[in-house]
Amino acid sequence: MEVKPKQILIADDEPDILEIIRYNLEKEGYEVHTAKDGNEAIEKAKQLYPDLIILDIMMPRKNGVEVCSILRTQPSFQDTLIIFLTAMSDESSQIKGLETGADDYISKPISPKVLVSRVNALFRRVSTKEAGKTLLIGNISIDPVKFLVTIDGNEVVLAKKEFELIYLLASKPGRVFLRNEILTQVWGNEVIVGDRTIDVHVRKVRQKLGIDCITTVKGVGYKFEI
Amino acid sequence: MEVKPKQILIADDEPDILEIIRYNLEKEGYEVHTAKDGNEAIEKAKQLYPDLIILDIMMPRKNGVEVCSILRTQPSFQDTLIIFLTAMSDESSQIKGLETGADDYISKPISPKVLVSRVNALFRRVSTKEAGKTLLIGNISIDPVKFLVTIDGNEVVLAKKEFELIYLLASKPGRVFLRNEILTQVWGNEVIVGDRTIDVHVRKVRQKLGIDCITTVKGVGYKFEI
DNA sequence: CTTTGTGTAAACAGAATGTTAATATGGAAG
DNA sequence: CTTCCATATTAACATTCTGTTTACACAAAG
Repeated sequence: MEVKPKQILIADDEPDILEIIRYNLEKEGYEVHTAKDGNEAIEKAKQLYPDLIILDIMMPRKNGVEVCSILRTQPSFQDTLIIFLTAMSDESSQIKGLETGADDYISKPISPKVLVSRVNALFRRVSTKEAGKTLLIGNISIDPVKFLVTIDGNEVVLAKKEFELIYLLASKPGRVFLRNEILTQVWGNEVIVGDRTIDVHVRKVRQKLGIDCITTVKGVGYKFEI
Repeated sequence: MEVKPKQILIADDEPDILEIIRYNLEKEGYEVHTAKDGNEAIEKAKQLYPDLIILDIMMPRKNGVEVCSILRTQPSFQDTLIIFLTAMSDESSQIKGLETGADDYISKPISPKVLVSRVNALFRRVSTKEAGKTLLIGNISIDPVKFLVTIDGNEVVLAKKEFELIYLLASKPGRVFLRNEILTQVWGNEVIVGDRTIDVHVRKVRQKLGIDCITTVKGVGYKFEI
């Protein structure tokens, strides 16, 4: 499994800041997307499902705090990392932001060094616990290192996409993944594939695993469940 | 689960003001509806169940304060946000308005900037607390992340509309939801469905849950109650 | 005992997904 | 460079499930 670059969405109304951040993060190997106001941020977030979203607090068409609370209401963004950019160094707005569910805070003016190290730190923080580790759910193990699924000790060989699919679903057992979400996470956001592609892969996985651990939620998506 | 844009109803007798406000709020991504007097405001409110209602104080056929108190008597509008627009900057009318149950005040002449930021602030205030979280009422849990209803630990699988219905009702246990209200919240205000559609869904939910937690209030609507 | 509103069952249409087979693609082996 | 093979994708068709309506039963209110 090649390491896919982490996707970062930045929202700020100042193009200069956007470009500074983009430059520094791309240099670090991240894939960067941008939005210039709150609504665009929400729109792109739903289209990209990025790993991290950096939100300026002061933005037209919904400020950062608003965007954050809106996104946090959706299951799909419950675990997405969010950083606020703020010119206000005052405590109160920071507290408010953290209440809304931000994971970190960066004050303007931005030092590229600080930015990059904070971003790296955040990813490190989560990646240590949830990184490409073997998932163990019941009698099933899903090992991304060996690229192997094991059921009661019996190894099952999956193709790449099949594996990525089951790995995604099993990373949060029980949680429903929207079809869109699956598409961007497994297929990437620039690829356009037909409607039935997901189904076919789900079918193959179900077939190969032999057990019924992928549940369909009609009109919504799929979830992993033993 | 797509984010539905917030619905805002504006009532003012001056078409220019109506259009200024509409323009600015639509630019922010809200969905705007208008009324040109008090009675129309009430009528549209009952038809749309908007998230926010902006009322001019001085209007023909019931002024803003009257509209507000009338709406506030109904359970359905107990939690609807209401903002008054007023030319009178005198304290007394503001006090009267807040007593009547307005959530905020904006004085004319209107600055689009102030308007927008106040509206945003109001939504931010409420959206932080009422997120898409798991509802726990007695021995029942309703989890939108897993798309699952659990009774005493037993999982019950509901179809999409059924789930949305129970989630709405259970979001405010005890409170009666009018049939119209349920229609607009679950089915949307542009969809037209027959009279028995709600009943049938209620029936299916009751059947699947096995317990009697949806109470009929004849001639009014339904409520969630253990 | 009529009227009004709700409960219920069954039937239906259409949406959403499942399934299969055929085709494309891309990499590895020769 | 070609062939081969596994995987990925599409297309076409089957199937299942949901949502809605219809028709009628029932209950309560007047």
